[in-house]
Amino acid sequence: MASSLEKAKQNPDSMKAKILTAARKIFGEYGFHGTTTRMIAKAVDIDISTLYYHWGEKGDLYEAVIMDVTEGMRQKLIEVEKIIKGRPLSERIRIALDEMADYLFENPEISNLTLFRYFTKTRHGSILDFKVPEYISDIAYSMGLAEDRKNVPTDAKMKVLSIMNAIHNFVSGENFFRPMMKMDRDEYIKAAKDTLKFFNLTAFT
Amino acid sequence: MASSLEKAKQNPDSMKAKILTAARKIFGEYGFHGTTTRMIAKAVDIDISTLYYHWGEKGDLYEAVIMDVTEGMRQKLIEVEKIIKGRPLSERIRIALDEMADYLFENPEISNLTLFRYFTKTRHGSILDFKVPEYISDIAYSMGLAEDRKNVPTDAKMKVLSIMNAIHNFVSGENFFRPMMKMDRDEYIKAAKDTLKFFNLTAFT
DNA sequence: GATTGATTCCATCAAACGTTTGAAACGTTA
DNA sequence: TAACGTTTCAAACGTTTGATGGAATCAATC
Repeated sequence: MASSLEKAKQNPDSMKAKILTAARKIFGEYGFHGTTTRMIAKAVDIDISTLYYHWGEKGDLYEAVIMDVTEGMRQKLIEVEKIIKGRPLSERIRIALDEMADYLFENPEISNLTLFRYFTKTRHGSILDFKVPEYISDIAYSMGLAEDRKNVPTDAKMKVLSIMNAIHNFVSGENFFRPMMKMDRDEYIKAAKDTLKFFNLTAFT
Repeated sequence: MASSLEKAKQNPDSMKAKILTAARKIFGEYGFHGTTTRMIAKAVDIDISTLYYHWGEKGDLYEAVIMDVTEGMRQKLIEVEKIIKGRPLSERIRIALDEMADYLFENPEISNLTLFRYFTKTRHGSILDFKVPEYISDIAYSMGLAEDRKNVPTDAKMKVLSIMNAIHNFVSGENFFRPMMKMDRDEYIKAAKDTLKFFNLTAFT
């Protein structure tokens, strides 16, 4: 399964990769039940059976999308950790928030899919409850909330969870919140970042 | 539509009210597309057509549920505002967070439906994007973030949005976060409240 | 006890759904 | 050029979905 995903991503022009990209976007917009296999096929401009040939059932494709998204987040977090290493705490927070917000605003499906996964139950009680974000502990450690990377206190995890969710909320809720604030996109992103910094900088420094 | 909802709620034993209650719970668990009219009918132990007789199409029932939930939130917020009136800010925040968290942990469908509405697109491009929470401004005013209830600065609205979403996240995400924290329900609720206070008390006092 | 209006269920519909089958078209190797 | 695995598609499968029409039931009124 994992190797199948990697193979697909090796060549982004391959049909399997194109389907994955489209599926990621559409699942991110409409959720699992809101997405039909035909919607994905249409986006890639292929027949449905082609989709099924490459990925098998809908649930498997969704699973692959989740893994793809999770992996992307993991990579981004490693990247951010490299940038902030050694800097003072307030600067670390500021940069990390900016970087993560930019990344997620550019890839809003990530936030959508993450939140969807948190909150949605699936009818078929299937196995979509895998892969709990293990990077929560890493972030806590990198923020200086724990001395041991392998042994992070729960209150620290709760704080990290809260921060991550706050970013996701602003990203995923853009279509809902922005009109109500009467802002354009750039204004909204800036306002979101400022709000995030307001809570986190005062809380941690 | 509104009067129809009120009538239904007047007598909680009426079929219309029973359907609404069940629908609220199930829509809250599975989302709009994840819920079938048959699931709701089965929960009330009635035939499908009885459901359609009382509420008409699925979208109308969903709309009624959203209005019901929104109205409940509005009432709770009025109640909370009465309790905290006149007290010092830090106490106001503490009480308001406790009250809202308790209310939402008791009625998690509210959080689920609220977040669902923020993030989900509907296939049929229908009209589920009504009723933006107007109480955001009221909360901001009640928190002392604005002098004029009718003219609340956007950064204050963003802060309120952030707080409300943070509560919703902990409530809706319980099934996902709690196992990963290895807490029982009461521990988790306490941890969630503490985390909320950690961010908000330091930020506003 | 017949009449009426509101309510409930049974049976059913067409459309949309996830999924599969079988056969073409393709480029590659023998 | 023949044989091969890979990729694509048209067509269809059985099921589930949202929704309806009509007959049966019930409660109140006359």
